[in-house]
Amino acid sequence: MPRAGLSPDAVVRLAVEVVDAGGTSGFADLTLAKVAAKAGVAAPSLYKHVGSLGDLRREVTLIAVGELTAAGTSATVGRAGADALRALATAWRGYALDHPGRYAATQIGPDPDAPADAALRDAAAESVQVVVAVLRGFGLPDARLIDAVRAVRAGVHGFVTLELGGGFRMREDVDQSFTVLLDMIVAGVAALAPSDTPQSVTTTGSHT
Amino acid sequence: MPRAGLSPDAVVRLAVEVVDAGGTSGFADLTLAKVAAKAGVAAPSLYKHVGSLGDLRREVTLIAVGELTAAGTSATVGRAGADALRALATAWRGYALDHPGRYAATQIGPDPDAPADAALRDAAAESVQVVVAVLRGFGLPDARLIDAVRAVRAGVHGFVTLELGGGFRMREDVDQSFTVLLDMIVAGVAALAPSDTPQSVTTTGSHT
DNA sequence: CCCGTTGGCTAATAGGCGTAGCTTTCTGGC
DNA sequence: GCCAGAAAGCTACGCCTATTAGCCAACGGG
Repeated sequence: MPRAGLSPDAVVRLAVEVVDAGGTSGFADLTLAKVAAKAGVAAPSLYKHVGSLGDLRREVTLIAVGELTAAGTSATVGRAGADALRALATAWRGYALDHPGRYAATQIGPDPDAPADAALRDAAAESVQVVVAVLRGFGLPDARLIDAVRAVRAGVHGFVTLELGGGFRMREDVDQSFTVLLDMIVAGVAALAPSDTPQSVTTTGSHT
Repeated sequence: MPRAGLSPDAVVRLAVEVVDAGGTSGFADLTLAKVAAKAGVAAPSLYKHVGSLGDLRREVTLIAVGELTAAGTSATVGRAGADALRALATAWRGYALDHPGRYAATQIGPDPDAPADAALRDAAAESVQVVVAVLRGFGLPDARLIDAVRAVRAGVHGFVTLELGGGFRMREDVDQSFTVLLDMIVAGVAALAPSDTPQSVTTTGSHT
């Protein structure tokens, strides 16, 4: 009969812990029963703090997207051009590898119409804006900017998704492959600039 | 009391129909109850033909991966170099857009240890071999080939995943963005070749 | 024609989400 | 200090999954 002292935020925090404990499939396996068990509470009690399992998932996604955005921004402060792009992508991948469950939560696309997803849409847009900001430093024409943003997102997200899903054998070479991918992306984005004036577009040359 | 005339294959076929009917989340929402309803049969009856829901999912994944491989191979017959690479990626994306549920099934990474996933592992490896075969035409050193394969897979898979998940606003420009991505990939792969002798590496020039 | 295999069935268990309604605890106003 | 009422637990329930057990009818080979 003593109170557990829960709150909406506390429940979400516990949900994040459950997600983290579940590895790559932690988000898919998130369940009210698990959160309740971790809180030391009966499952229906959670409804005093959370609207539904769907709401809870949304909250977790919101946190994850926010963290991903923060990781990207903090990695790119004081950098520009290819340097910033590399740092952004590396931070992105680092977050995914460090928090596979949360990163999986990130992949939930918000419903464009649902009002409940408004905050999620904003968070997602904000996250994309980090990429936009970095790519602005390349001096692309507007029509190319959106293509470049999509290419960067596709490349990094695809790589991380495949890596987390076990799509790559030979674990030891994955860092190297990511570097190559980054070189490709940097060169490709630079090539989209009109006169191709690459004052800050350098290559790592780390592979021979 | 009449028999429904089911068989393991028939059940899997129905499962694929259920997946197709569910759009992007068709695979995630695949349920024995739905398959049973479509078969006009009580849910437990399915166990006479299928080991479990997990087995059924595996079968669906196997079919989807096989179809993806087939789409890639048939799109690249008679082509080589950049031409083949573009055709492969386009076929890949086309399959995903035409069958979003099945493509989602594809994203399930087989357990490297589970014996039940052996066929899946083989199918996945075979699918990667298509990319390998196409990239061989670029004359890359062995050490670069694996990086190139990963970059191609990452770019295309990432793009398709984001597109299907609604990650791109402004639907009308998506084709254009994909073309730009392909240009980036083709150029990036070609740049990995040692002496950079790009006799077959051409650019579409479709964007200005 | 009959018997065994096979493919259906119903019943039942276990576990998930979510609702209803009760009870207890905390808190704020007097 | 007390006492209402709100807030936070609880149990019981309904409905949906998957899955197992055991029954019975239909089909096919001797």
